[in-house]
Amino acid sequence: MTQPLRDPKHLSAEGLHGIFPLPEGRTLDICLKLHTAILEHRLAPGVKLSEDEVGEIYGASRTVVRAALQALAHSGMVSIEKNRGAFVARPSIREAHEVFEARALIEPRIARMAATAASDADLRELQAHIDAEHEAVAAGDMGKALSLSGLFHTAIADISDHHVLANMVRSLISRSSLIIALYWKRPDTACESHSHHALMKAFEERDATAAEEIQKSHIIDLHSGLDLKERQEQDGSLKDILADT
Amino acid sequence: MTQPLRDPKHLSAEGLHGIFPLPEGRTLDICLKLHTAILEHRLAPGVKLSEDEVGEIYGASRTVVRAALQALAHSGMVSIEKNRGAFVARPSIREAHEVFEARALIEPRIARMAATAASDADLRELQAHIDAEHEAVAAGDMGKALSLSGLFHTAIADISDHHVLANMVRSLISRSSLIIALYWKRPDTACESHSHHALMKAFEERDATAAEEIQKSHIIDLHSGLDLKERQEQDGSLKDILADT
DNA sequence: TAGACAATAATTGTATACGATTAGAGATTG
DNA sequence: CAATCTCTAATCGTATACAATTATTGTCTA
Repeated sequence: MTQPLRDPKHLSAEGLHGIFPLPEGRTLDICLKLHTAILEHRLAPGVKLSEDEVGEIYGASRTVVRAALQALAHSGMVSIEKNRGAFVARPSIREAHEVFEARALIEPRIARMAATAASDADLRELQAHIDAEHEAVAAGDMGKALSLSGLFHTAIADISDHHVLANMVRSLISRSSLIIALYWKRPDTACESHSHHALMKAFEERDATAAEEIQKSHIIDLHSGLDLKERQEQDGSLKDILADT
Repeated sequence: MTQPLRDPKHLSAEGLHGIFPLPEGRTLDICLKLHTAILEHRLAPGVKLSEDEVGEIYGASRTVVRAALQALAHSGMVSIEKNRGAFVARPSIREAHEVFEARALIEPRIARMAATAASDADLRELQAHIDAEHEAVAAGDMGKALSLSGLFHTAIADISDHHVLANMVRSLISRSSLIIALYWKRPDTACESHSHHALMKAFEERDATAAEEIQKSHIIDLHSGLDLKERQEQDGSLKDILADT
């Protein structure tokens, strides 16, 4: 057997390392748990993250929870308001544009480098990623599928072996997850992984230029798949939810 | 009178805001103080930042100092080692390359946007920056001059009004300061601000393409001004310093 | 009944105390 | 004399307690 579908390393803590420059410990654990929960859309933007509550859930004191929340704030996934507490971030429409513009600038370059640097093992890893994503879709776990779709991009960043740019990409991908939760046009359609397959092909052929081009249009596609019209601050209040009952 | 040489806003906390997603308070103060101290090369790479010590200096408890150090760690200026403490970061040669590669990718784009977006007031601000830098050089305060030279780049990032990319640039500039402290070839020569003047000219003419080009070669120049040969980990030990005494 | 005000409850900001880990000096031994 | 070991002092990791701020509920009045 060829170790098919083994969990891509990016599901484990390993794949997230680098975003949080923290010594290993409980603080990092909590960061990672909250991070994946947000990536899988189990924590919606705007949700309050009370220190006591989080601490009780994970069996840690407020000290360590606070450090975790501040770390998440630095990567843009949590916003902390003075004397009010921490909330899952709600990226503005403007920030959404900026995030995808930044991705369109950085990720094609990353893809180019990755195409050159990718080993056969790396390619297997990427393929495992795609397979795992399909599997999640088949199982109906859209949250996980979306999360894996994003993690595919960070996997490429890791392969490029450019730590500085890779960390930027990681942060951008995480925020993209929140942006998608807020502004994605068609919640039903799976993130079309057609581009991911095309990227795989370019990687297999070690075609750096193709990889760069495909990645660029892929990001632009994603950007245009968002509904970023100015509308009146749907503040997620009860008004919308209970309007017609 | 024409308010000449008024302090550019980037000397104040305002200019650094955005890098540290912290609610205003003592934690932010300490972040900013340490940050400017590092930018002005008054804190050398590798220096230990003891929690007690820093706390005593700024009259704060360890709780708040810890938060500040962790924030600085997130922006890459401080490295925290488990059970050992916090130190001013010592970027590796590899990281030095990566930082300047990232700058060469992002900053030209930023310069292009800034050239389009710059108001007359922005241009005056930039000019004030250059003047202040000259002044610092004349006064022999090389630390401040170098710091201002970096802040000139963040000022451009602010003008571009692209918050996401601007924050990335800020982080890269901060790390560049450490890299320059470690690897700059000619410690005597002032950071040749010729390119800065050329940039100013492009901005005044609102020539986006020129600004982009100038910025790109400026960054490449800076990169090549570093001595990044692999040498045996000058660990700053006493052996080198006291070898022939 | 609607609006303003006041008291209470809940949550965060900060300080401090205690346990755990590490670094370094000094003693011990081959 | 050199290397190793042990012990002590200093520093970090974490928990908890208290102070300050905020949000909410309940009450009063026009």
